[in-house]
This record gives sequence, structure tokens and C-alpha cells, in this order.
Amino acid sequence: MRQPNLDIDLLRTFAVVAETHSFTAAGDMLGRTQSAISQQIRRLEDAVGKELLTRTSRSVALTPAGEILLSHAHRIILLNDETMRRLAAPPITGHLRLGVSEDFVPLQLPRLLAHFARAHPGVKLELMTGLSTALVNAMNDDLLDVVIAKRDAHPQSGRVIWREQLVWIASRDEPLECPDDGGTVPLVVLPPPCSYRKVMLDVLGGAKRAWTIICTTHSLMGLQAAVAGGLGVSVGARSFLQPGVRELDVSRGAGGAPLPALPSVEIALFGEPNAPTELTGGLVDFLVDGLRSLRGEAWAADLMGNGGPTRHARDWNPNGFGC
Amino acid sequence: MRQPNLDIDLLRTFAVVAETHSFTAAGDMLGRTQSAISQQIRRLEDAVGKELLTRTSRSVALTPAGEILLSHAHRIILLNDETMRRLAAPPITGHLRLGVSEDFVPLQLPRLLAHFARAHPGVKLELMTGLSTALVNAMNDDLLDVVIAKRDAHPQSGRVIWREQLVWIASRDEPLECPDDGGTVPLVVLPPPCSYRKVMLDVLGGAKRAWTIICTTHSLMGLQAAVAGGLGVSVGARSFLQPGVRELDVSRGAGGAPLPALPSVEIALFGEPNAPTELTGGLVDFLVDGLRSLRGEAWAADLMGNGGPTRHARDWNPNGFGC
DNA sequence: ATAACGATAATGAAAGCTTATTATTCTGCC
DNA sequence: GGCAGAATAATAAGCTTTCATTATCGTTAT
Repeated sequence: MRQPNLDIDLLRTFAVVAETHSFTAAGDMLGRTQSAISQQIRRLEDAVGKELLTRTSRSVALTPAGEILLSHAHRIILLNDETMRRLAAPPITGHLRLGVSEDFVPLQLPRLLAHFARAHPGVKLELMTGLSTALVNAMNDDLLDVVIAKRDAHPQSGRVIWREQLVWIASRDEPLECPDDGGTVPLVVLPPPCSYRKVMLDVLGGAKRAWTIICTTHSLMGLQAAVAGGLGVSVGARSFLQPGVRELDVSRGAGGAPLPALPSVEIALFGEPNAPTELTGGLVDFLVDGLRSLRGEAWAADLMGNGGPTRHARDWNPNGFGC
Repeated sequence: MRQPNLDIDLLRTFAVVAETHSFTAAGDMLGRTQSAISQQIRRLEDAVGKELLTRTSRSVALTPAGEILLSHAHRIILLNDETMRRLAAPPITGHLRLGVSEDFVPLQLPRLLAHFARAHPGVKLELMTGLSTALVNAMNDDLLDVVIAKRDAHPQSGRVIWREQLVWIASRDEPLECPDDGGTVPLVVLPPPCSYRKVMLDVLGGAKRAWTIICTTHSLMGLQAAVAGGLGVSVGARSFLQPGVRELDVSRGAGGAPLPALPSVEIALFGEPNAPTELTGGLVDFLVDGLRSLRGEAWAADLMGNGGPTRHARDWNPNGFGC
């Protein structure tokens, strides 16, 4: 059950026809005969299996399917043109000392950076990871050029590049040591300068829930390991959960008692001069695209175009990133 | 100088080759001969004008241009598949009473909703516009199903679908009646329950600037008309400025004195049950896509694929929407 | 040496554009 | 109001180009 691929030439023709409401005019604009346009539209209709235009020999109107296709055709055409521009653009060069917060370091980040490095051999990247505040300090001391970090500490500055919903996490396999039937919530936390800790305590305090700190670790890896072991619950960004931990449904909570809702975190880029430069802009685009692709996981199946599990577009939420 | 369009078939082949590192294996997966794969890659290389793969007869590696193309190819393929799914999906039906805040009602919104209605004839839309707070109240009184409005009044709820930078606005042609040389700032405002008013006064107060309210109007249209007439300055979302008003450069301000920086506003969707439904999800996608396309304005030229003014991808900022 | 891989040449089939023609409908004229 | 003409899209036929296959060659790792 192979899905046919759309032909961008046909989409462009279709978009012009939809705009001009005329096969003949579209043919003139595109340097083709009216007959060619007619055949192209027919081919496109065959490809999608629906009628796209109602032709009353005097006017051309979009069908419902045509309207749906048109909005997507616009996006595909824009993406096509952007791709061609990117490939034609002169190679990016430069030197960048990049700080990346641990929140933004999923296991795949090294691979993404390697891809970026291969795509831009003229760029020399130096990477430092650490806590958000430490990185911003390092940047102010001129040890780093730009920093990708959580935004809450410096809410005014920075350019938001990613937004992630915080969720309550617990072990996938182990039951909680401390039963959570509306009673005391066992927490795994990082030491004080960490904003996750603050979020947890604020939110639980606001909900008048009792809590106890059952474990303190010094890295997000350690935190997730402790959670995976069943010591307690904690919070984390939804996309960066490691195997062994699961997200708790906020409305049901752990074991029946609901936990309070959590805010989302904003990952921002700090240290850009004024406008994004060629280098930082390209890097950010690359990281964001890459992370977004990683969300789709089942790439191998998708590549074949044979459907796979139906994933709806709005699960992706191209704007709010899951919030 | 016509840009060639990419062939999605070739991109898919390229993506499979990049993943398998083998022409032969890719051919097997795609049901083609190895020779066909070889020719397809060659065609793709001709289309983009760059070498994409270094073939050392024993391994296949991506060139820099190949890395760049690959990340874009992923996006194009995903978009292609999403498009096919959308077209194959059963038509959306339902009844929706939609409230849209004035902040989100650019001149083009009626046209966008008309497109949506044509794309989904089984959907009955009722539209109400007004101030954010009034709409949310109407929703709570069960007069509306969902509301698209600014988020600040109810910061916890709602799903953010759009983010827009606030800017200081002034008349494009008329000089300011009241000179703004670091002295009193003449403001055009809406009456109290409006959050723009609050933002202006807060920000000016924080910057220790003196201000005076020189005009009060009851709609955003009236506000922009007053500003366009040169009565004073105000704030507005960058994308929704009308002709006749211009954005003030924050760093320079009006007439030399800098005005304080402004936050961005979050437009959110309120009233969704839990997850987005087929209907609200589709509507939001449609509106967001449409508004994003409108930003590109020079469509007619872009459609032809003949370049036009080079617009870089990061000007679009697919995530943060201009903040 | 041989096996595996990619490039290339030749060939046949299919796609796609053009010209020419037909069918339909709107416009204007009487 | 009816009819000729203009404009538009669909269709047919012919021809060029594109594309995949088979077969073969060159290269490299085992």
C-alpha cells in the first residue's frame, strides 16, 4: 500500500491555477500550453485520488479536497525553495563556542552536532555543557559565544527556540516505594540552583500537597536513574525522558491521586549580538529540525511511504512544541 | 533564472541511501534496481548542482551539501506524507462556535475562515469577536465552544498556537504631535480591561518614563487609526499592523529617545476538552498555516520559483514566531 | 582470486509536452 | 429572445524526453 509521492511541479501548477482561476493564464505564466496544464491537473488528481477543481468551462473553483491540498502545497513549495536557496548559499564559516544546558542534551545531541559539523566543514565548534546559570555566567566571562539554556533565570533576554512541556515522571516498571494515595509525594530533586526543583516545590505548594525529598542527585542523568529505580517521582521535559521512566498522567497522578499541572519550559538562545548571524541561525535551524525529526522516531518505516502508525499532524504542533 | 523543483521520489531515495549507506540495499527496499538508484542520485545531484554523496565503491558518505539536503529532505517527505494522509482522511464534520480575540483578527482572517469553510463543508462555524476576557466569559457561559485569545489573563490554561512580538507603533507619515525627546510619551490606549494598556503603563513605569494618555478608543481598529493620524504612540503585535502605522525601533525610539523593550504576547486556544479534537486541531492548523503564508506576502512571485528577494529561513523562525 | 559494490551503455517502455480539434458556455448583437 | 462568435477546458494524435531494466565494466576489500 504505497502512497504516491506528490510532484512539486504539479503542485506549483496547481497553486498558480488556484490563484489565477484559469488554466490558460496559468499556462502562460508557467510557459506551458493550456493543454499541458489540463493534463498536469488531471495527473495531480489521479495522484491524490480526489477531484481538486470544479471546471465549469468558464470558471475554475477549488473543491474541498482542493482547498486542503492548496494549503499544504504552499508549505511544500516554500520548503522546496528554501532548500534550493540553502544549497546555493555560500558555505558558512566561523568559530563558535557553544554552551548547551543539560536540559537540552538528549542522548542524540552529539549525533546532531556531528551532522552539523559534516554539513559545515568550515565551522569550528567548541561545546560545553552544564547548568543553565553556569553557562550564562561563562558567556558573560567571554568563555562562550552563545548558550542554549532554559530561559526562566533570565526571562527577558534570549530568543526562544524550543518549548517543552514539563511532565511528572515515575519509574516504568517499579512501583513507587512510598504509596502516593493523596499523601506525601516522594521527590527526586537536584540541589537548589536548579529550576526543576523550584518548579516542583512551587507547584506542590500551590496545590497544598505534602512532599518529602527522598533523593538528591547532581545531574539530570542521575535524577532519571533514581526515578527509573522507583525511588520517587520528579519532573522532566517530555521529549527528553530516558528509557525506564514513564510520564504520569496529570489528571490521574500516581496511583490515583492527581498531581498538579506543570508549566512548560522555554529553551532559548542567549548571546546573539542583535539579529541571528549566519552561523547561529544555521545552527539553531539545524538543531531544531533535527530534534523535531527525532520525535518522529519510526523513520525507517516512514521513509518508505507505506503509512505505518497514523500520526496526525497536530500531534507535532509545529508552533507550540507540545504545550 | 528558474529554480528546478525537487522530485520527492528522488528525495526519498536519497534519504534511504543516506540511512542504509548502500545503493544496493536502498534499491532492494524501494523495489528498484541498483542501477536505477545510481541514476536517481545522479539526477538529484544534477538538480541541485552539487555532489551529494562520496562513493568510494565500498562505502557511501554524505558530502556537506548532502547533509544539508538530507535534513530538508526529511521535512519535505514528512510534509508530503502528512498531505496524503490529510487528503485520505474522512471529512471533518461538526459544529463549532468560535470566539476570536481582536488581537488575532487581521484583515485577512475572514478570508482564511472562508477557505476553511470551503475545505470542510461538513463543518458549521459560528464566529464571534471581541475582547479576550469577554470571550472567555462567554465560553464559560456556554455561548462559545472554543476561543482564540491572548493568554495573559489566564496564564495557566489554553494551548499556545501563536506568538507575536509586541512593538511600539507610530504614524508612518505624520510627525508626532507631541515631541518625544525623552519627555512625556503620548499614548493611544484602550479602556482598562485591555492588556495592551497594562503592558504599556507597566513598561513605561518600569523605565521611569513619563506618559500621558492622549486618546482612548474602544477597538484596535480605532487605536491604529488614531496612531496613523499621528496623535501618539501605542503598542501592537508586529504582524497585525495596518497600513499607515510603522514600527518604532526600540533601540532608537521615536525621535531619538529609546522606548523600553516590550514582551511578546501568546495567542492560545481555550476550551479544548483535553486533547485537540479533529475539528479544533484542523482549524488551528489551518489558521496558523494560513497566517504564516500571509507573512510571505509576495506569493505570486514565489510561486514561479524565480527567487525574488532572498528571504532566509530564519527570518521565518518556525518556532518562536518572531520573538 | 573472488565477491561486492557502484558506474555506465544500450534498449524498450512509459511519461509528458505540443499541435490540432472538439465540446461547452458565456457574451454581445440583432 | 435567439443566434453567432469568443473564450475556455477536455481530448486525440504525434513526437520527444525520461526512466527503469539488463548486461557489462572498473574498483576495492576480503
